[in-house]
Amino acid sequence: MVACVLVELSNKALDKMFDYNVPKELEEKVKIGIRVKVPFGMQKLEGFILSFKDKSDIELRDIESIVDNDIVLTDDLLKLGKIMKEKTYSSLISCYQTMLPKALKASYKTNINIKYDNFYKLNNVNINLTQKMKEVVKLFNDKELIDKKTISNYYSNVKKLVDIGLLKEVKKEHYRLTYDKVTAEKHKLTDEQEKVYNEFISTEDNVYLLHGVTGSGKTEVYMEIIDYFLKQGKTSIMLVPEISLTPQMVERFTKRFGSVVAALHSALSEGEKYDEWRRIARGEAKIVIGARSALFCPLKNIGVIIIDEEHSDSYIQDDKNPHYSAIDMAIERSKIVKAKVLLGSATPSLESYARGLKKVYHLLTLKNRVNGKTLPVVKIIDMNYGIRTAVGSFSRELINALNEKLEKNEQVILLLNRRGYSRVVTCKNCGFTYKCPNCDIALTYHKSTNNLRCHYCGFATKVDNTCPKCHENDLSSIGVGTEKVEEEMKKIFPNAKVLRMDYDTTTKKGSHKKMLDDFKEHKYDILLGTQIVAKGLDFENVTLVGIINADTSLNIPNYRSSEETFSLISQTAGRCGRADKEGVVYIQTFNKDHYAITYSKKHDYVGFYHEEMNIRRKLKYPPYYYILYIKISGKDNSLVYNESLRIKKSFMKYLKDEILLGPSTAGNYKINNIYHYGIIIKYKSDINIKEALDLMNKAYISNNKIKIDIIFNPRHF
DNA sequence: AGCACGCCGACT
DNA sequence: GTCGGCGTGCTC
Repeated sequence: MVACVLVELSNKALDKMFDYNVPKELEEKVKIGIRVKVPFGMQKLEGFILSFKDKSDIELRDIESIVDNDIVLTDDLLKLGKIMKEKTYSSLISCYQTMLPKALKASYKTNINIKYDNFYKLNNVNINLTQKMKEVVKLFNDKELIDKKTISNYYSNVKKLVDIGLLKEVKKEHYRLTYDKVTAEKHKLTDEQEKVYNEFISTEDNVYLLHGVTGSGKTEVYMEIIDYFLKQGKTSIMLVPEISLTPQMVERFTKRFGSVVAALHSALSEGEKYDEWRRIARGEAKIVIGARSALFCPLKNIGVIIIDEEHSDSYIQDDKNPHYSAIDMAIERSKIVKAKVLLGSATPSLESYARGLKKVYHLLTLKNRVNGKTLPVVKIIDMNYGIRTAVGSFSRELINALNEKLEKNEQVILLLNRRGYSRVVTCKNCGFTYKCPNCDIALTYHKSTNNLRCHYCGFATKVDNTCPKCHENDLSSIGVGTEKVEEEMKKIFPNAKVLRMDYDTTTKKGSHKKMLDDFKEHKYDILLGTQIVAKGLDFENVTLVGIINADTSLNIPNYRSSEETFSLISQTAGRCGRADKEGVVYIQTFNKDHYAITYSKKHDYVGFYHEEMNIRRKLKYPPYYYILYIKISGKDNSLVYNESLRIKKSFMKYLKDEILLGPSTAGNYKINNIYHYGIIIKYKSDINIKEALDLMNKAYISNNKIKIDIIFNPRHF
């Protein structure tokens, strides 16, 4: 018996099968999808068995051992990995590796322990039982196993019961996480929700897009659909953008569905993730909620894959190989297992909505908020005038509105739009700016640690007030951070309790949830934060939302900036006026006539969609054209540049109507002493592209001076 | 990714 | 003469 093994080394030249002999004693245990330890040259490696054959022409070495007994990659995941490799031009092993939690990877050196608890099972014995012993027997009426603590409440000497043979000790795996029991009341859908629900379950399409305004109760519809599948004996996966940012969502699901819910998110420890993973693999969990990677959980018998806030960037793995879209992969997985996909958003990506209109996706719509609540009034403050009377970052109008709400004891959310923004230290005298010696980009000032840090490589350096170039004491930080706005607020609203929430304050495990709970309990009046506060939070007492700088996201150098701005404003505005009290939104902007601003004022997604589509068509951007980004990198700057030119030339031969841009350095071209160049190809059909890509891959497969990344439809450059 | 093999420069 | 630099190539 010979096993074909894919070893866990991420190297394109190694992305093929190696054959191993299966020793007699392992023949019973080996299965496809299992991980094994094999000798490989001088080293020992882990790998996956992907197939078997009878014999081999060359002399083989033996599989050394089996790593774990549970099948780690199920049949459909093995198939999905192959599709992922084809679609992303990544190595097969990197695709399989992204499907597994870190704790299961060979490189993860810390041991993850499986925890056991003592449980007891009832035995039949022919002895006279005391009254107290009979009470213990009664406990087993409806249960097979009972834990030690429960028994000892009735009979303190549990060991004696084991000695006389009445009880048998059983070790049972104890999971690190437990969930509350179901406490769900009957949920009543509105007529509009009911219609969407019925249309979803009674039609036979593959992909559905639910466009529902904020507060229209999309989550309620998801839960009914999941319940429907649960009753059919089918399971569900629900992806959310950043699950640790939406603890309320997980809470609602566990309250309704109880212990069949498994949550996979970044706030879990590796041990906790490992436990959840095994619960899923064993079929104990039927509903999986998680971030992007939860798509690859080993759930069997899937009925539906739901992707909430489908426009979110977090569904795209942009920073490392394989560069995949969880939406594309969800559709692929659904085709393999014959499940449905449901995408949901108040502001769908243009790509998805265009497919909805073309009936590639089945479009479903929720136009109204539940209980007839209206969307909040949006007021636009023109900062071209407002700046004259503003105090720091706050216009007069916003200050007045804030004071009014604080007097009424209502709550406020303030969004500081910080994308593409940083606190850069510049000399007012000579213009000197601190830059990273490794990455050649501006360093960002962090007040809490009083140092400058590089956001790319983590380089940090002390800062003092004297300019290292002209020696004047005139360094100042430019740009606004949450810390600075918080300081301003202390002066303008000395009595308000302000909760600051950004990446720096929420990295500690569980701190995010605690902050949101505190805000919900009104321990704070104002929640001030970055993009984090725009995500699906649900607070009844929030009646004012302020967007301090709506323009920042408009100014980022990306064709999606208008879409992102519209989406951000709409999502943030959706955070207020969710209960009885009416909500109002203040948007401070220098671009009051920009269509992303004016359409969001009107809550008009469809209007924005059509206007933005016109621009995309004219400028040949998605969804009219696909984008392929080829990143060429290496340590030798001129070599990387010359190879980039050569690659560009080789592509030109294959292209006709396609557009070829670059090679460009895209700004931050030196990161950690490695130089990067990018080539962008805009195309309508991938037939021509594929041949050129394959040729390029072959040419560079064993070139370790040049690294090539192929990224389809990137969101960031 | 590691590790060996191999072909060149500078040193006790 | 040998030690060691890292460029190249292989691992069932």
